[in-house]
Amino acid sequence: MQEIIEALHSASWLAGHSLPGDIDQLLLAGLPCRPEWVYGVKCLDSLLLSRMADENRLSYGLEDLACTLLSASPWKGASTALMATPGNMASVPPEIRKERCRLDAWWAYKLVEALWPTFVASRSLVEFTHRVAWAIHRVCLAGAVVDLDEFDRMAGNITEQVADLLWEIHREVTAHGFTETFAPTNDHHIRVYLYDILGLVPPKHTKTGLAAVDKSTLQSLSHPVADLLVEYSRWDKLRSTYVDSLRVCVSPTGDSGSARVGWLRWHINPLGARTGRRTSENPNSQNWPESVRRIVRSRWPAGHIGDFDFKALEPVILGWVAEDERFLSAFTKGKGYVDVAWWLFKKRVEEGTKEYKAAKAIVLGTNYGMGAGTLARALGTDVDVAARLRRTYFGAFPGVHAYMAGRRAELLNTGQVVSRTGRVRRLPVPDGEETPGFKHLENVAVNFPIQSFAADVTGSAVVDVEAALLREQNQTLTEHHQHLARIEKNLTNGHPLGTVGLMEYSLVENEVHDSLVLDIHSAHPERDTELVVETMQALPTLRRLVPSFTIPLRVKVQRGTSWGGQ
DNA sequence: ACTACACGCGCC
DNA sequence: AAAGGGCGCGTGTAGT
Repeated sequence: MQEIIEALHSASWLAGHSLPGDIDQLLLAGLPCRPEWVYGVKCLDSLLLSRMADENRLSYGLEDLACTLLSASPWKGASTALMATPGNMASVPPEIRKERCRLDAWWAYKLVEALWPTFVASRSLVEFTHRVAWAIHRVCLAGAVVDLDEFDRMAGNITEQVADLLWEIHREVTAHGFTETFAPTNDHHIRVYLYDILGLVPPKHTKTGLAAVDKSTLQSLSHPVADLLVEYSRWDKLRSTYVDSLRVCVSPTGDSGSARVGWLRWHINPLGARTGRRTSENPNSQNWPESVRRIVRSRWPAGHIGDFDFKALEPVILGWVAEDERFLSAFTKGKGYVDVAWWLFKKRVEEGTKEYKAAKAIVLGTNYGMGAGTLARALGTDVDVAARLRRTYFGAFPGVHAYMAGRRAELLNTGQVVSRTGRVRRLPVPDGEETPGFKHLENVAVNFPIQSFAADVTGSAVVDVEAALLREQNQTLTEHHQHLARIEKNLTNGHPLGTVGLMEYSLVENEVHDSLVLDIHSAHPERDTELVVETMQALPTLRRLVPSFTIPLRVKVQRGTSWGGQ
């Protein structure tokens, strides 16, 4: 029991992941769905099923806990026995499925009720987290429509690059006596060719004593084939990830207007990251290059995709949290990195110049705990130049420096850090500075409150923008959710886009850390764009949760016929 | 055959 | 001694 309580406590920063599938089932079945059930399911799932705090990866099932702590009788056995394959509910009769969902929700709620005081620091934070998780779930249901012609163009470009490079590599290696079919991704082939056949001297070796063929080694060889191999691996990674793997995620759903389209459902874990950021998988849409983003088009023939970015979100938050007035106003009122560059070099610089890039590298780098050595490499300067720049930076922005020292002290004194919304990241340091990996923990301690609060800013934006758009349409959240669940079900079952009864208003269709992606209906593109920007700046939910957060935010809009396009 | 890990690399 | 925060995922290698 004590162990469980400790695990719950360790995970208190999460407090809000979800089991939305159960709730969708209840909604689709038209069953009454009491908010506290939702609430209970979400709390418990966060605590039991998602990633636990760093040091405590315990995994207890909901049923185990309910039976152990509340003397519940096991209820999952009957439905589990009817599953054709583990975890697949398809073969379980609907009535049994519904009853299981109902009991999941009920016991989750009872557990939360019983355990509440032991692990929840702030009820309002948990409620906020739930609202974000639910809005994110609706983003998953919304998914995205893919322009299949654009997909083919993107795939064709990448495939062509890979084929060209492969041809060049084969020409080179066969000319120099490599007899097998050379596979550029096979480390052994690379070793044989470069070190045995060509007789190049391996600059270093791997842990197991083999000649190194990693990227930095290949680059240091300054050999044309080594360069080709580096280039090949870059394009081949793009091909395997964004052509082959992505293709199987897209389900074709017939035409939309004149376009061949497909359908992508997102799978977003509302608290997948230790910081409170969301994560995305199958596919991971958070790491798409611009060329891949272009495949996303509106679900309405004349609609637009809007990308709404918070400008310099993490620096703004750093300035606010660190109470560094000069740093803060550089990013809220001034010209951001241009202003920072002025304080570093006493010189007005243009965006894109060497000094501008240096300022940006220093701001981002120090926030991530970058040392002088790495900074020097990033800037292409000597270590002592980089070290001097760091000192100048800390001298110009004393609040930032004090903030970093403060997180180090907090880490040493409490073994955790806390964000301004009250999220906790436990970072035990039993041996103080001597704890193995302390430098890393220190970097985490500095970064967590910033990245975590940024995730709450964007989370609030998702919730608030959704609410604002629905208010404009006189839609309730429940109607909207039911509608989305129905559409998603039909699209998943392969019905054409034109037959699933799309809603006729703009909606949030993705979130990437500091930006929202909206599918903008053609009825009111300007009105909706303005509404989204205003709402992202107003951020009513987060500002109510954290009244001291009065800092203005800037939003950059890019709207076009595709994601990231014009 | 399977899992675990390290690596590289896409994004913020 | 030096160390870049947070992810997902494809690949190859090492170990079982």
